[in-house]
Order: sequence, then structure tokens, then C-alpha cells
Amino acid sequence: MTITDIIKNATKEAITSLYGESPSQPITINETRKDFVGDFTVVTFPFTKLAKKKPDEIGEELGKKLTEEVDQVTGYNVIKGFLNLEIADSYWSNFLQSVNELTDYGQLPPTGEKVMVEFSSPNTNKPLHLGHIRNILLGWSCAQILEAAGNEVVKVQIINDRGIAICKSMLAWKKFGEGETPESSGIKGDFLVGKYYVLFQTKLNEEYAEWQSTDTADTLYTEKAKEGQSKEAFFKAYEKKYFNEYSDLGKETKALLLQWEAGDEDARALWEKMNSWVYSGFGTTYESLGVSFDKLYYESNTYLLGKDFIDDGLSKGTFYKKEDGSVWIDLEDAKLDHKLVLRSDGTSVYMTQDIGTAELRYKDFGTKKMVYVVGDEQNYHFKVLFEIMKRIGAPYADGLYHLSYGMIDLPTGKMKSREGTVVDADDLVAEVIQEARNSSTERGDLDHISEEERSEIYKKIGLAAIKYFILKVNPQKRMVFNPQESVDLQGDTGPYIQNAFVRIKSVLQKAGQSSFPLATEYTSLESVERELITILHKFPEVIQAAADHYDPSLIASFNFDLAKSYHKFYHDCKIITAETPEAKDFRLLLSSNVSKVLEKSMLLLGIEMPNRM
RNA sequence: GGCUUUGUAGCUCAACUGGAUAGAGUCCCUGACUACGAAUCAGGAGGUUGCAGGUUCGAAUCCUGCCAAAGUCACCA
Repeated sequence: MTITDIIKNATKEAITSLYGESPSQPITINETRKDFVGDFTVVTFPFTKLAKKKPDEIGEELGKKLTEEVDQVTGYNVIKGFLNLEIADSYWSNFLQSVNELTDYGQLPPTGEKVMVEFSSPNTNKPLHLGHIRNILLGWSCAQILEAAGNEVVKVQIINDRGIAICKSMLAWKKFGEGETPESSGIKGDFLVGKYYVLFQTKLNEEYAEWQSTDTADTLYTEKAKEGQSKEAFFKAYEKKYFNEYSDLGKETKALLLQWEAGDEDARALWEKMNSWVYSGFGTTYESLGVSFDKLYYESNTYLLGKDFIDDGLSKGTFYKKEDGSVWIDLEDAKLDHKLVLRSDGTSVYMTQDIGTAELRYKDFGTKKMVYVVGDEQNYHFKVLFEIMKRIGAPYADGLYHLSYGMIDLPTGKMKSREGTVVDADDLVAEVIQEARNSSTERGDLDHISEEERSEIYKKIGLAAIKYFILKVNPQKRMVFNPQESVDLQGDTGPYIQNAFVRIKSVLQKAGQSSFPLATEYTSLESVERELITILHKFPEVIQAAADHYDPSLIASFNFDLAKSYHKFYHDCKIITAETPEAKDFRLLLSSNVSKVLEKSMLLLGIEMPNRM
């Protein structure tokens, strides 16, 4: 039982015995704010009705009783109805000892649950960019957090490796590529394919521009344009129709897609070749970010799945068929719309695939919980998907969760691929590492070690900066990505936290001890020391909260609090040259355990600690 | 237009899900290295929590109405 539970229970009992009635609401207990004396605060307002007394009086009576009856409570004060309880130093130092004895403090007991986390899930027609990075970091971090919370975790992605977009880059390469390969050009595979995707768009634009001066186009404009609509605006809006109905490139692309779907050998071979380039490129990016997956799903294998459920649902009346043969589901009673699940030609849509894929995954892993890390533009899609899964009776339907995150904006505005403002993942990673190298070189602390070791450290620092910068923001919120701030090494940043760790490593090394005697004689704690221990104390509940809410930003701010507190402690208290041997032992023990927790909790964000920096 | 989300210091973010005087970082001032690592610490300045009502002991948080931004309302993915 935790100390907060002890206090809660004791409060409940005390209220009952004092006022003859058990409180109906759950007891709220908070950490005491820094400007007041005490560790935990009981809010007495909710008891006023029951006790028929003023909050202050209740606070006094309750405080007295709790001090008498709970060993750990040594004193109290009441301010405006808030009862601040002081916890014995011995409780905190005993607690520190117990953390010290654990090798895996923070690891929560097994839940017996298996959770799947899907993240990244890119298209294979262009390189990964900043948006993917947020997705990847969130997914990876969530997986770590869920694991720490006692779950077995399976990390997967579904790769969007087929479809019209992929065919565009394939066609462009076929027509204009002249056999170019990553080897022949020296261009990283995913960038090379991306180059042809862009080229396709350029060629299409040219073709479209030319077409706009034909008679057909003219007639169309005069007939269909809205009043006052300029030629430019009209054709801009007409682009998709043009692609589908008039464009030669469009026709060829669609033909290629049909060939691919029919299993045409050449089409498949080209597809496999170009995809393999992309995968090798992605592999490099994932490696540089330090992430990996347990299983990859490919849309080319899953895009036909899900139809069985539609048939089954049709016979049960979950779905209905329109006259044209298309199949729909009516979700109006769930405040959603009617949604198409099968086209009139019998082919499936995105939704259908997702139904099938969920089922496939359940068969593969038996996971009753699945987390989809996907941008918030698909909120509605997942609402609908989850509702459908419920209605077709999937046994895991209640365990589906959409970890939705906001788009990333640049200080200059939205990222737009068309305007070339997209930040490439690889460039960004290289940049932050370079930045770490620059500052470190300026400092000169690492001059005496090998370049190889240094590079490792720069990489850790740079990645810490970028990862922490992104993960500290609540996923739900849109965030502004300022490149300059993302490589900051001071203040509320990853490197600041690493620095606390490095300082500890340095002190421990200088102290020359590998283990620390139990410092039971050290009985009167400095306030910074107590604060540090109370933060350590919170670690398990922070992990639990982060897992419950699928929110790494809680872990990030925990890390910052701990590091900040340690920096202050380090500044205020002498460790090796402490006043007494007991103080020295205690502080070494404290430092050692802070470093242990820092390291573990940064790993929950996918951030590694250097031993020096 | 309907629905969903967001709006907090100049800027980037918090606020334990209804609790005390709304906190950090950054920026701008000011102090602390012959110190266990100054990527640090301490102090100052900076706020009508988008606006207006309501609910109650108590609201950034819940309710209503506006305002602003974003997303979505495809036989696209």
C-alpha cells in the first residue's frame, strides 16, 4: 500500500469515527504546494456537510487524529480548510533504501494483458518527414510505457505499399527514369522514389497546363464554371476530375494499377524493386531514430481483407445494401453517419481493410488491446471503425484505442509538401546531431576521447533534444516546431536531463564506491533531499497515468522535475565533501538512485543517457 | 453549414482531471565558477486563462452562447 492510500484510508476512518458518518465521495489528497509546510494535503471542504462544521475546525480535528493514529504522519497545519500533513523523514529515507534494493524500480506488476501498438505506417512513395517523427516517437514511447506498466507489447506498422499513389512514382520512373537506381545515382532509396513521385506531379501539371488551352477545356469552362469563377480557380478545382477523365498520365497510372492488381509480372517486379529501395531507406531512418518493430503488415496483403465480415454482417442486418449494390452501415444512433463499407463494384474501401486487418492481428497475436497511433485528421474514421467493430461483435472491440495526435506546424505556418516546406526526417536528425557536436566542441569537455566515442555521445545528445522536444507536448495538441528551439540544450530540454545524469555519474565515479551503505543514521533531511525522494516516490504512479492516458508528455515532465530538483540539490548540498560521513553516504545513495530512475524513465521516451557529455 | 478538437506570460509548454496566491522553460535585466561538471544555480520583470453569462464553499478545468484557429463531413488513403 502506498503512503497516499494509507492516508486516504486513515482519513476515511477518522472522519467516520469523528462525525459518525462515512464520507460518500472519494477522498482527494494532493501534494502540498511548495510554499506551505507539509507533504500531502487533505481537502476538508467536502466534509463540511457531513460534519456540520467549518473546514478549519475539521482540519484541526482531522489533523490531530491522523497525527495520533498514523505512524508516518508527524505533524500538521491547517490553512483555509486545507490540512497539510507532514510525513516523517524516516519514512522517506526508508523508502529510498527500498528503491535502492530494487533493480527495476518503476516496473509495474504484470497485468497479463497483451497490447499491440501500431505506429509509423508510412506510404512507400516518399521519405519520412517531421510528421512521421512525431508519430514514431509517440508510438515507440507508448510501447515502452505500456511495457513498464506491466503489459506485453507488440509493435507493428502497416505499410501502405500499394495503390494509385505508388503507381504514380512507378510510372514516372518507367517513363523518365532511364534505369536510375540508388546505386547508380547515390541517392537514398526512399528519396529516389520520392523524386519520381514529385516528377510525376510535375509532368502531370505540364500536361494539364497544356490541356487547359484546348477547345475541350474551353467548352468545359464556359459550361461548368460558376459565375465569376476565374479560369485559374476553376481548373484548380477541376484537377482531380481531369486526372480521372482526360489525362493520359492518369490513364496510364490507372492501367498500371489494374495490371498490378491482376498480378502482371512486369508491374509486380517494378513494384517490388522500387519498394525495396524505399524499405532500405526507411530502415536507415528507423535505425537512426533507434526504433524497431516486431511485425510488419503490408497493405498489399491486407487490402482485400474484411469482406467476409461484410457478408456476415449483411446477413445479420448490421449492414445494408443499396440498389446499386454498394454496402453501408447506419450509425446514426451512435451520432455518426451512414458509412460505405463496400463499393457498388464490390471492391473494398479503407474501412473494410481496417476491419479485416484488426481481425488478422487478433488472430496473429490474440491482443485484446490495440493502439493506433494516427494523426487527428482521422479521428472520425476511427470513431466509425471502432463502432463497427462493436457491432460486428469483435471480442476486442472495447480495447481499441486511437492515439490521436495533432499536426506539427512550423513557425512559418503549415508544412506543405507542395510548397516544399516539409522537414525531412533524415535531415532533421543529422542537424540536431551536428548542433550537439558544435556546442560540445565549443565546450571542449570531450576533447580527450576518441572521435568514435564522441560521435556516439553527440548522437545521444542530439536525439535527446529532438525527442524530448516533441514528446513533452501533450499528443492531442497541435504543436509548433521551431528548429532553433528543438536543438536547444538548456532549460526544459532532453540534454538538461542528460546533464543531471552525467553529473551524477561523475560524482559517483569520484567517490569511488560501487555500492552505498544503508545510511540509517542520517535522520534529518534537507528539504531538497526530501523533495527528490518524493519525486522518486511518484515514479510508479506517473507510469501508470502515462499508460492509462497513452501520454508520454507526463513522463517527460516527470523527468524534468527530477532533473531540475537534482540540479538544485547538487548546487545546494555537498556530496563527497559532506559535513558528516552519514550525509555523504546518504547523498551518494540518493544520487545513485536518482540516476537509476532518470535513466529508466528517459528510456520510456526512447532517449538514451550518455555517461559524459 | 453540421460534428470534433484546440485557445493559458512576447514565444514554447504545464497545471495531479473541481482545490490554496495559475506554474516551468525561453527571451530581457541582475548576481554565483582558484567549486563534486556553469549544458548549472539564485533573484527580478512578464497574466482579466479568447469573450460573456451560469453551476458552488471553490472554475483554466463542468454547462450555455458567442469569437478565433485546425480537422472532418469521398464509391480517397
